[in-house]
Amino acid sequence: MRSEQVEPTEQACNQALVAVRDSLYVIGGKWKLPIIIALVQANGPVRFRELQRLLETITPKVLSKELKDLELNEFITRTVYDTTPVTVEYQVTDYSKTLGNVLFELREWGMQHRTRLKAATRARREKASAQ
Amino acid sequence: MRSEQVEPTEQACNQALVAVRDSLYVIGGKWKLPIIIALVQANGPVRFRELQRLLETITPKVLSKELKDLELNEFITRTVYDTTPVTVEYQVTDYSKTLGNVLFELREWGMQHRTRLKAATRARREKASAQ
DNA sequence: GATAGCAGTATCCCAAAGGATATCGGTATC
DNA sequence: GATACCGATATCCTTTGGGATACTGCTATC
Repeated sequence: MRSEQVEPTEQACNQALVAVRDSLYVIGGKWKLPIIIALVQANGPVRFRELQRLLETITPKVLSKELKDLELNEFITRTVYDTTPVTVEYQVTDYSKTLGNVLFELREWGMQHRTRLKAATRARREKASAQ
Repeated sequence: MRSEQVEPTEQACNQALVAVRDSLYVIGGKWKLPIIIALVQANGPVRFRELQRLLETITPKVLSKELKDLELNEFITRTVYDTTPVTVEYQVTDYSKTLGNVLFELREWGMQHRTRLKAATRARREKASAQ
């Protein structure tokens, strides 16, 4: 199904472009994926400060903003416990696993591309020094 | 193969993250995909000014920079004809087609995500007005 | 009663991405 | 001989993403 090649209309292309951009937006930026990875690796709920420690160099302002975005996109849940002072726990959702295929393809293509470019620059260097 | 769930080491995660980021970088930004799409739809070589016209609102500085990036990543070729003044033609490469799967997944996920979020906000609205 | 931890927020600052506008040397057109 | 087109480049400007630092109200610990 995915390999069929129809002539794409401009309409369809624009719709596709919007969808692709949506995806790029929600996983883009410096911290979205590192946060998700940290939460996955924690394999359980993680509190705000602990998350900050796991990510080492993130500032609280940025962490706070990114967590809000991730929550809006339903990649994580935020649970507030009525202690004093409050305890807040973050956790990845099952929905975040739907990113699996996307991330798989991005990773595969990225690895392939890196080796390809490396080979290309090596070839250029050798050609240059052979002259 | 792609569905096997092994406990990911931090090492492997970091490598994967780098690869994913590589991919996001080469197709990210405001104009990379629109330029590729325009060249694909043109179905043949396109000159600089013509490309600028097709993209409507891109400035020559940005177009020039993006084309250089795309050429470095081997998504397009740049051919200079020795006329006076010079004629320059841009064309998509076969290699750019290797993005197919990545773009397919990004599009599918993006569409699905949009309808999901729409449903979620509708549900919230109805719940709010029912109170 | 000073100190440290919690979950953030507020303010200021910097660098990168991208846009606006002008310009280049050359030629074809009016 | 003025004008417009070609493929860009140069300069200046704004917006955005993100970092640095300080601070809040509250509590448990020394």
